[in-house]
Amino acid sequence: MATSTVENYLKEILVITLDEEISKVPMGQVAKVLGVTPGTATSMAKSLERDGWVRYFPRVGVSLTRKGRKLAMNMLRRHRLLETFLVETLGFDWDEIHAEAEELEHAISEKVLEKLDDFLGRPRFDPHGDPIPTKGGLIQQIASKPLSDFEKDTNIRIESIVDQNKEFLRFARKAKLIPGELFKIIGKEVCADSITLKTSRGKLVNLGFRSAEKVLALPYES
Amino acid sequence: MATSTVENYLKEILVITLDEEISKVPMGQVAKVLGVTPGTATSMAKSLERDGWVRYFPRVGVSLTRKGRKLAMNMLRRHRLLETFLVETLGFDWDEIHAEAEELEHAISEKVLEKLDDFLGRPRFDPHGDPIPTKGGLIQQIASKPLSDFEKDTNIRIESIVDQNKEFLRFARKAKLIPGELFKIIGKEVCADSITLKTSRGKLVNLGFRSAEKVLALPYES
DNA sequence: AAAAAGATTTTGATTAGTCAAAATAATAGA
DNA sequence: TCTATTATTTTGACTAATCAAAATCTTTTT
Repeated sequence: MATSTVENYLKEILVITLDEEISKVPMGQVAKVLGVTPGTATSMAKSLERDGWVRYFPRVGVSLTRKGRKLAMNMLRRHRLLETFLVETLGFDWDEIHAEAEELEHAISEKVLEKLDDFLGRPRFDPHGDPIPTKGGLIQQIASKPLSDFEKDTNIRIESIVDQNKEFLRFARKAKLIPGELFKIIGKEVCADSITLKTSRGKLVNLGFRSAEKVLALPYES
Repeated sequence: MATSTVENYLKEILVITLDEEISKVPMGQVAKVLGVTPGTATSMAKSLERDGWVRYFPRVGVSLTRKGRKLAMNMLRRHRLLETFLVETLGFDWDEIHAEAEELEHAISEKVLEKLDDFLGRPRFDPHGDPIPTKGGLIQQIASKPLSDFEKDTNIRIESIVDQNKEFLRFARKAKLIPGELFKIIGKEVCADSITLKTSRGKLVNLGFRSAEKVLALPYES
């Protein structure tokens, strides 16, 4: 049985591999997302390898084994289902739930998880718009792109926000940058690294490229 | 901050003190309920004392400090609210929820707990009929037990009806299920979840377990 | 009151997870 | 290519929680 520390390492390694489409995650990055010193991450990599969760390539990084990936996917499922529960059922705002789900995901049993899934009506996306892996560990990948990749005058639909930063999430919520919302890109100044969006009701939102990269969207035929 | 091991020790110590009405719990008993060796319980007692959770009397036992009792009460609140959630909302049977709540109670934050309390309608008793401590750590101590806990052929006196439901209260009044009334339990079918009571005048009343749980009573020597 | 039984404490060891700081390897810049 | 910078690993140390088994108290029995 994996401890919750192990569960966290594996989940974060999975998230990085999905996000950056790399197969070996360098230890420095692992250390950073988990908030530990690099030395700790290294020694953890060794025990993870000893127990068959990852392959460890010294001075290069770690990659998940099949067994590790399975567990990590399961953690992601737990996390996202719990976030959905916190928003849908208990009425939390979607910018205050990450840390809560982070704790609960280690404590909830498979049995309770499945009942929760039923209760929620087997949702396929969480409140941030990220896909919820299936029980079998499959994840529905969507071809959404960061806002900064779209051209001027495109109609888009927000798909997800790729950031756990509280300030940013709160800002996003206020600006209606929420999965499902529709916008039109009415301005894009590459040299000023600025993008301007308009809601269907005519409200304007300005974003710098750094922020626009964190907002994933799909083109939308109006 | 208390680790979840500490939380467990304190909660179990509280439960024993409440159950057996003793103030100092012997280490052997602590070891037993927590499933550890006696030596472990002893060394834990010392660290708990060092951190101000308990007073430790060598060769006698431990008692909770005010601080320890407060945390322990809070754990009990979490545990019982979670049990209520698992039964009421997710539809678990009340005999399969203890272990689940045992895990979740350490992971749920105060904030989520209060939202859950609201969502459940601020219940005062858990599915087993045990009182849920208030946010402030007060517990409604009752010597009486739900009807469903008594065995066949026991004479009992109704103490209270633990339910806000109007229909049920009206039914209870008509059936003379009123505090102070005397009954004898003449039938109890666990598999049919049914209980049959007889008044002193020979009138019969049938109750399902769900209802019998809402009726608290004391044994009565006829 | 001495011996036996039972409970509690000590001792020494182990595992998981962590840090700080020194050592080493890899990469980038001049 | 040689040096400076950056990333990673090693080393030594620490805390929490645990066990097994020996030592020490207490209580009960004879």
